[in-house]
Amino acid sequence: MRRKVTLKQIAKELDVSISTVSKSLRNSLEISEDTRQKVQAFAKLYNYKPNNIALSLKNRRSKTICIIIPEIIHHFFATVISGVEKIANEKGYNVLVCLSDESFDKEVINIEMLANGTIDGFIMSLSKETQQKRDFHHISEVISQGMPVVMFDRVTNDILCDKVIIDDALAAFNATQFLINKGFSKIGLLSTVDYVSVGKLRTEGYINALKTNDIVVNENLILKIEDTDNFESQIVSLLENNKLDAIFAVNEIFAVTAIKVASKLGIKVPEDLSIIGFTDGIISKYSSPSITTVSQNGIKMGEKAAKMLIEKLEIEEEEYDEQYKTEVIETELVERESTL
Amino acid sequence: MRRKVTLKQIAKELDVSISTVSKSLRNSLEISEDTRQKVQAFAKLYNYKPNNIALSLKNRRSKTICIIIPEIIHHFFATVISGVEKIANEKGYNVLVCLSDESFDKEVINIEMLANGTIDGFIMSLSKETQQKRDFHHISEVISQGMPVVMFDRVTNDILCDKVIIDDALAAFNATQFLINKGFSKIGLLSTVDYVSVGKLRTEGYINALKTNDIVVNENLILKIEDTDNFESQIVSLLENNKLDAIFAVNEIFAVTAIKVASKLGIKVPEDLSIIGFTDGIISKYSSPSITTVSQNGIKMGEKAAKMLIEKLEIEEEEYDEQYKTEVIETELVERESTL
DNA sequence: CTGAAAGCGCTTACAG
DNA sequence: CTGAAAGCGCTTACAG
Repeated sequence: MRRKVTLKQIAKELDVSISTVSKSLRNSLEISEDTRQKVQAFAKLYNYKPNNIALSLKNRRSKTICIIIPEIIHHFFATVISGVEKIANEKGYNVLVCLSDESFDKEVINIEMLANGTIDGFIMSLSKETQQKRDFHHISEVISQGMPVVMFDRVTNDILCDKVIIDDALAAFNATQFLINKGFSKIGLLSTVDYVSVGKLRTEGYINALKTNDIVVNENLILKIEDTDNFESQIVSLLENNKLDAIFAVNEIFAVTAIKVASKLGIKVPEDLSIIGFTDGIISKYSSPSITTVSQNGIKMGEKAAKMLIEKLEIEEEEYDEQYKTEVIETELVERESTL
Repeated sequence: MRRKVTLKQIAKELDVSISTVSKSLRNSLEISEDTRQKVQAFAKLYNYKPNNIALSLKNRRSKTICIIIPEIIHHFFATVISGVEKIANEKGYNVLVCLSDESFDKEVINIEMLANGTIDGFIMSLSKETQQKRDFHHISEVISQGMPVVMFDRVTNDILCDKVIIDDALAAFNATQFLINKGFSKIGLLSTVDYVSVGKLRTEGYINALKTNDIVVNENLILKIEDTDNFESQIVSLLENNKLDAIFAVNEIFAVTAIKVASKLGIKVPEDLSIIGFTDGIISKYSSPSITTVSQNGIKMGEKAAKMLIEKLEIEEEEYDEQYKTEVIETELVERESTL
C-alpha cells in the first residue's frame, strides 16, 4: 500500500524546494525548461495528483455543489440530477446528492453539515415538511453567509434566490383544457395536500380551467391525498361514487394508481375513463396503457439550475449584485394511450 | 453578506490566542472555566462552525464516501443509495452520489477526480462498458493507494475488495423453478448481453433450472438484449413465433415491456402468460398487472456496503489485514398478479 | 492556564 | 532561475 505522493516528497527526492516543484507542475515560466521537465517526468512516474482538499482550503472553494431532493422515488428528481451532473461535470464541478426524505430535520442537518466549506452552493427542492412548517431559516442563514442557492420545483416566495420552475398552474390548466376539449366535463382531480406548493398550483390550474369553461367545480371530485401509503381506497370511493369521464393527477404515482383501481373496478382506460398524469417518468412510459402526461423536462431544469448556480459562483465578488432570477421551463403534454 | 467566522477572528475579538479558542470550543480541560465560557458564548453568538475543509486537511480524512452507480433509472440503484445514506449519516459521513452513465470514461474520471482527498472510500457498481472492456486499472490503482472500495451488484473477480452481492444464479434458478412448478415448460428468458455480470449469472440460473427439470433448453426462447432503446420488436417476434407459457426477465423494464407487448398481441397476463421480473422496484409495484419479481433488497445491500466501507475506514492502520469479504444478501420472490 | 510553533498539502508574492 | 515565507483554517504536542 503506497500512499499518495505529495509535493514535499517530490521536492525531497529531487532535492529542490517545494515551491519549485509546484511551479514546475503548473508550467510556470519562472522555472527553467530543464527542472520543469525533470519534475514533470518524476511526477508522472509517481502518478502525482494534487490533493483537492488542500486546494479547496487554499482557494476557499471546493468546486463541489450539492443538490438536495426530497425523495428519489419520483423519477422527475432523478432526471433533474442528471441535468445538474451534466453541466457541473462540464464545468469541472463535483455534485453531491443529498436526500431530505421529505423531512425538515434532515434538510437542516444536510445543509449545516455541508455549508462549512465542503460545498460552494446548493440546488434544492423543498421537503414536504419544510413547506408545511414554512420554516426556512436554515436556507436564509446560508444565503446571508454568501453561499448561492438555487431552488427548483418546490420553491417558496419567502426566500429570495434564483429559482427554476415550471408554470404549474398553466400546465394544469392546459391539461384540464385538453380533457374538456375532448368533450369531458366530469373530471376528477387527484392532488396533494395544499401545503405542497406544486400541488396547490396544479389544483388552481384545474379549477381555473373548469371555471373558464363554465363547468361547476364539484368538491367531491377533488381528492387531496396526504399519505402516499394508503390512498388506493380513496380513489376506489371516488370512482365508485361518481361516474367520471376523466381524471387529472398531479403526479405519475397517482395516475398509475388510478389506472390500477379503474381496471379492478372494470372501468376501461381510456374507453370509459381518460387519465392525464404529471411528470414524464418511467412509470408513465411503461404503464399499460401508457400515460398521457405533462412533461416537466427535469433534465432541462437541472441544467438550468446548475448553470445559474455556477454563474453565481464564478462571478467576481464586486459585480455581485444580488439580482435574482426565476426561470420558467416550458412544459408540454405528451399524448399516450391513457386518453382518447 | 456576512462571511463565515473563523477561529482567528474570534481570537482577535476576544484578545486571546487561536489555540485557546480552539481548545475552549473543544472543551479542553486545559482551559479555565472562565475563558471557556466566554469563548463558547461568543462562538455561539456568531454561529461559529468549524471549517470542514480545514479539518479534512488536518485529519487527512474527509468523512465523505462516494457511491458510483451506472444509472439512476433502475430503481434498484436508488434504493441502494437510500441504504448507504442511512448508515453513512448515522456514522457522520456524507455521501457523494456519482453516475457513470454506463460509461467507462465517466467512471474513470469520477474516480480520479475524487480519489485525491475529496473522499475516503468508494462504493460502486460497475458500468456496462467497464464490464465489457474488463479494464479495472482505475480501481486497482485507487485500492493500491490504500483507499477502500466496496463493490456491489455488478462486481468482478479481477479485483480483490469487499463485495456485496446477491446469489444471482440461485435467485434466477428459484424463479424459474417457481414457474416450472406451476406446470410451465415453454419458458422464455429476457436477459442482457453476457458481459453484464448479473445478466450472465441470471441466465445460468435459468438454464440450470431447466436442465435440472429435464427441460430442453431452446435457444430461440432466449433473448439477450443489448440496446435498451429498441427491444420491443424483439419481444414481439419472440412472442409471435413461440407459444410461451411464461417469461423470466432479468430486470423490471424487460418484464413490464413484455406485459405491454403481450397485451398488444392479445395475450393475457397471467391467464395466457406468466411473467416474473427481477428487482422489486416501483414499476413492478405499480404495473397492471403488478409484477411477480425477485426482490433484491437494495436498501439492505446499501446498508451492508456502507457498513463494510466505514468499518475499513475506521480500523486502525496496524490491524488492517487486507482480508476481503463477500456478503451475500438474501433474495425473495414477491408474488403479485403477473403469475398464476 | 495560556500561547507559540509546527504541520496537514498546496500556491504565490517576494527576495535573492 | 530558485527558494523561504506567509497563508488558507484548523489541531495539538510542547514550553512557559
